[in-house]
Amino acid sequence: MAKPLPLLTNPAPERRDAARNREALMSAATALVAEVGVRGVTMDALACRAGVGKGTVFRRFGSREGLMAALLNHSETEWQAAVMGGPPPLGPGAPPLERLLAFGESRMLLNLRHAELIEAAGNPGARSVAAVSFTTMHVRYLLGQLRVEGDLGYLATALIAPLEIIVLREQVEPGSAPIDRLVAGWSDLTRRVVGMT
Amino acid sequence: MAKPLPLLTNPAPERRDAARNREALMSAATALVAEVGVRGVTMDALACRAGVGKGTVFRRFGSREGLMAALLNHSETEWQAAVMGGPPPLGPGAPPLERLLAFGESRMLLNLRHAELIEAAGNPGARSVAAVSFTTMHVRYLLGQLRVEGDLGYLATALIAPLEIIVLREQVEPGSAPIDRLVAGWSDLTRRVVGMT
DNA sequence: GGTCGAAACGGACCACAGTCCGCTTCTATT
DNA sequence: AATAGAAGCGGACTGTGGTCCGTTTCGACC
Repeated sequence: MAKPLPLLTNPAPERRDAARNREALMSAATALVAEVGVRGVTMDALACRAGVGKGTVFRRFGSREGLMAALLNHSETEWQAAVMGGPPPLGPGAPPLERLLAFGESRMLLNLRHAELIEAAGNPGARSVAAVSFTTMHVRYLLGQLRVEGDLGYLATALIAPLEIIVLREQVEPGSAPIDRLVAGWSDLTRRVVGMT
Repeated sequence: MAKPLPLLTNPAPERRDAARNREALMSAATALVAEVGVRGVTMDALACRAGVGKGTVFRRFGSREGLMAALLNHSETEWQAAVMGGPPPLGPGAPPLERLLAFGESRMLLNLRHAELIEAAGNPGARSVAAVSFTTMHVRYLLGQLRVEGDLGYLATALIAPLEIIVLREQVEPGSAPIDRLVAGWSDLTRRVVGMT
């Protein structure tokens, strides 16, 4: 009973050396990606660049995929902030259908921009939990605002699916650059699902 | 002019030893997958099991992903035959909407069944070219039969997207087994896109 | 049958992701 | 301030994907 209550001792205060290394690793990783591209980043090089041992890198990120997920997480968070609190039509304030269409275009461009990183981050890990559920929840919410009836969870997933890079790639690669066509196509799809104009 | 016409000497007769090794590799690979699972198959083990050198394995398949793609290709071909010439409603003979709905369910189950293999095969390589374009063409054709108007290529891709494993996984894993719900959801989605009951 | 060029073979070799475990550094307790 | 125990560290080590290149095998043409 001499210990302070568990609730007061926060889960993990994080030691000072650990914090220093974390920061060194993140900035080194960012720099490396900028220099040699996502594919060229090796865990050995990262450890060396950050001035830490390889074991430390794996302690932090668990795996190469975990590292990529951590890098993704940063810009993903910014984007989520823009959706939740940024200016309309992406952020709140615009009519739901406008917000939804803005969401689709924005997400599509974001995924195209981060294509390499997303693929290197793989399926499992921290990414899916955070990113996928957020986008699904948001679209589901907008569908509700639009008084759409049916399995909103499924419809939300179905609308987001064609925005994933794995799907976008096959459309972008061969036919040069019909991004306008993709935006228009998604808009049409969404209107059909929503049920009018 | 002494040579036989090029059209008669087919592009690549394939040497006998090469053919023998190809067969040995394919059956060894199938056996290994059955024994230790997709993840447990290593290229070294495969080479050893088939009684060839490692270089031969890579000559055949190019990479681990290529090997998985080759394994996938087999069942994929069977499935395509069922779609093109099997019994209705998946095969020809049923009304277009019924065929389309049967297609969705069948494709969904196929992707779930081959989940491990598909993921191990990765994005690039022979798989996308064959599988993706076939499914897209087929759906596009059915949409045309249904007199749907708009960018049929995009709509086809959008309908197929939620059937990909990368999307299915997030729906199947957490909520146990609502496969019926997925089938119903896709059916609803399709009816909305097509434009009527 | 003998010869020649090309295709195929195979195992030594390399690079990189990921593990292991002894050592160091921190924080809490007295 | 000293100490004990835990958290963190780091680099040697392992397993596997993938490459390289000298050797073998094939098939076509004399």
